[in-house]
Amino acid sequence: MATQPIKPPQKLNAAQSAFGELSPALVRELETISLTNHYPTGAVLFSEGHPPRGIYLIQRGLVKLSVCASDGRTLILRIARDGEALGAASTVGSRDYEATAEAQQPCDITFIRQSDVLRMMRVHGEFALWITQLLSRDYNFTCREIRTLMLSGSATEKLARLLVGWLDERHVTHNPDRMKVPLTHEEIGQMIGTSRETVTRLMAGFRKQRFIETEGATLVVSNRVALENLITA
Amino acid sequence: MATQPIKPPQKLNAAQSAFGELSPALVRELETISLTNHYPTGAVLFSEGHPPRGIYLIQRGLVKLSVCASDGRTLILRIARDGEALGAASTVGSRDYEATAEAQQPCDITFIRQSDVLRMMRVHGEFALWITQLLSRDYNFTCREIRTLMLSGSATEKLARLLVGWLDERHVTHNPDRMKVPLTHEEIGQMIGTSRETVTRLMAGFRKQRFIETEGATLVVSNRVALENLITA
DNA sequence: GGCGTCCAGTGATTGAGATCACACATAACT
DNA sequence: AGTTATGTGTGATCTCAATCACTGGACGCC
Repeated sequence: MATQPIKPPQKLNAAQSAFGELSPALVRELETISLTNHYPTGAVLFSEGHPPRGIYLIQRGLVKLSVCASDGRTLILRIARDGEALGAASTVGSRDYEATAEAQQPCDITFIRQSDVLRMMRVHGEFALWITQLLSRDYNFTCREIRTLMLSGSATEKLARLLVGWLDERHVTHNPDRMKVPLTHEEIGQMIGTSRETVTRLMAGFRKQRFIETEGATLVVSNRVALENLITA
Repeated sequence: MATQPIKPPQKLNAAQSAFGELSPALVRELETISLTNHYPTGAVLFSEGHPPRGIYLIQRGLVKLSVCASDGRTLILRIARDGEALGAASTVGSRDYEATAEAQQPCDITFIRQSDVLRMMRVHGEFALWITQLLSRDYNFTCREIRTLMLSGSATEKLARLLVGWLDERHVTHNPDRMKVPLTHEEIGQMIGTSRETVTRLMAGFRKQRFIETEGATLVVSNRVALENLITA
């Protein structure tokens, strides 16, 4: 909402961060073909198996990327955050979206149509390189994900990995060992490929061993080292 | 081998297929900075965790992509074939290689140094787009892989998926249901995340149920439909 | 030939985690 | 208040696949 009418520069900054350190001329051109929108929690940007419409750049908020099994079970690939590009692989390769993207929080997202993406890439090597670097980040995250998921023997290890990973990401906040976890046990289970009950049990175990504490929706990791020792066991 | 001395166009074709449908001028420039080599079975192109040197384009042969757990266990991400680019994500994003690439057969591989890749991408949008499309293929394959691995409940289902997937790829050959499987049970286990013994037992089970037959190193799928019914169970 | 090494096959045992079946806590709506 | 959802906490049971511990076959090599 425009509750601060004296701040158009703010908006400009946001737009600039959308396109990183690209040259000003290119940024201006991109602004004419891109469209920034607000999405409420739960809004679906695109769905698994649908033909690609374009690329989505997250300006603000968290977006859940998931795939569905035929039996209804769900696997959450990862939670993407601001600065990431979604749907790049499908858009560039003209392949159906491989995952479903759903706003996990209220989000600001910039959209660029497929035809524009391809045209701009062909014309501006700089833009093409930029897109490719975003895609490469995405790719690397996904590979990490697989390693974490597949190469951890026990569910305990997977959960420990997930929690420690979260700490590393969010250490931006004030206290390094506190974090808000906006996910249900069900969703955590979908991230590490276990059942909801197992997550509950593991969390209870961690709490009993004084590795973590919960204060409402806030998770406090009181013994990070112990969690790290569970990894690679 | 040059057993057919009257066919230099053949060699030219090979070089062209290396760079797809790129414009002739661009292909010529790429040829001056690329280096095509032969690798024997078992040769390692690059290793997980090493800094990126450049991009590898498979001209001929199969390359195994795998990641290693700290405890020594191995997960085979996939077997890449001709026409695929390896190390693109790491090269473009300047991130360590996420996997180890090893020749599964004698291979012909074209290499382009990282600095050249980045320079060419910046200058030629066409080249950048081409690289990105290769990366996008890679990305999509990898996503499929995760789905297959994680969203299949039983090991039986995963193996069935793998076998059917192989049939779809290799239907290029004469008989649609026959294929040479150049992998040991151990390796198959590493592909679907199960132990060697389980693979042996499952194969035995399939054979007992007359879903498949083995003639030496050749696998004959005698009842493809039955295998497909195991999927999504 | 004999000898190592790699690979496939099979049984017996075991355990981690899925699944089912609940009770209980919030929060949210009206 | 009450009344649905939606999420959490736990016990009892059962199943699939890992693991251990072998045997036997195939190939190469000295």
